[in-house]
Amino acid sequence: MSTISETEIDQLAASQLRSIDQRYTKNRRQLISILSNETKPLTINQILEIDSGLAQSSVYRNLSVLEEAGLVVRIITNDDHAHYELAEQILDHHHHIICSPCGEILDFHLSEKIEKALESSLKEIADNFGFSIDKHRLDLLGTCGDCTD
Amino acid sequence: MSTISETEIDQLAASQLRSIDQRYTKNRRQLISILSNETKPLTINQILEIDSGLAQSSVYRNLSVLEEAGLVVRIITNDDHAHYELAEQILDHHHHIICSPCGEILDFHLSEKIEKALESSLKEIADNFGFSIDKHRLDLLGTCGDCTD
DNA sequence: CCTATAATAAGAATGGTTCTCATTATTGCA
DNA sequence: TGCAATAATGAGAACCATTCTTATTATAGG
Repeated sequence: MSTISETEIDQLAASQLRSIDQRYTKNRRQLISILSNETKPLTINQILEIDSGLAQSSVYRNLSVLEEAGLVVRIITNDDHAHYELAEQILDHHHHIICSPCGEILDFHLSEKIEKALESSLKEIADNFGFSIDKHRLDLLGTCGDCTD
Repeated sequence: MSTISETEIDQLAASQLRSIDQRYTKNRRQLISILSNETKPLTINQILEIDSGLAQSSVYRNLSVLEEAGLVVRIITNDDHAHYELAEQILDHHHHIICSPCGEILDFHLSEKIEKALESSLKEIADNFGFSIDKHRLDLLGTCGDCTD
């Protein structure tokens, strides 16, 4: 569930895929569509449950193409399965709250004030280390209500 | 490289292993010692390079026992290999700056002011989600000086 | 010292992910 | 519109970090 329309996402996808010499095929459209209709990152298995017509190997390959195009992000936690969601240019910058027992991941936003303070602080730190920053990620690890019961 | 002495780490390790009915064996002492002498998280392979006398399967098993005891933390990034370092009760709370090209991980500290502001903000967010927080983690992803050249 | 129990280590097994390659679809061009 | 040329697909094999199995070795307590 994103702030920009499905049509705009499609245009963005077509354009960014084209720029890395990739086509915006039926399978890739379907992946973008599935991720667009979710509010949380999905595993490969969850994607295959939603559309059992997709081939597992193609889902892996296409998600990785979409990631190269900057349209999708792969999220690694301590869970065995990677999760995928639309990139931040589509979803807005956000962070993840992760339930360690069940592996569920939800999105959350930091207040603008804290986010800005954090970013300028991180910029300074990266400079001290001689790093060029690509991005930062902030995860909250714990136990969700369902797993506590 | 930690703020508390090797002796104190040993005592802590012995005590926390005992509390989960595990022994503080020679192999486990060696792992704690290797990690104590590092300023950055190590992969299993790096540990085996430092002490080639260790058996790979034992290193995996023992690091996982040490993790259960709360003495060691396993760090997962997008890299293929997990990294291990001493837990925060030994090293102090800190975060990681990760070089995506080479996989290297370095530790950094946030200013106390930002850290506190962040923590109280995260506490509030977790409450709203009905989560109980275990911890948070903040990673800075980018490219180190060596990989830029 | 014995005995019971835990730790070790070599190699087998597991499983998420990536790769291979024959088939199918798409694009650009005549 | 048809025809290459090239890219995408999908089924299954391969990969490889990690975990498991099991026979052997070490340890702790009586």
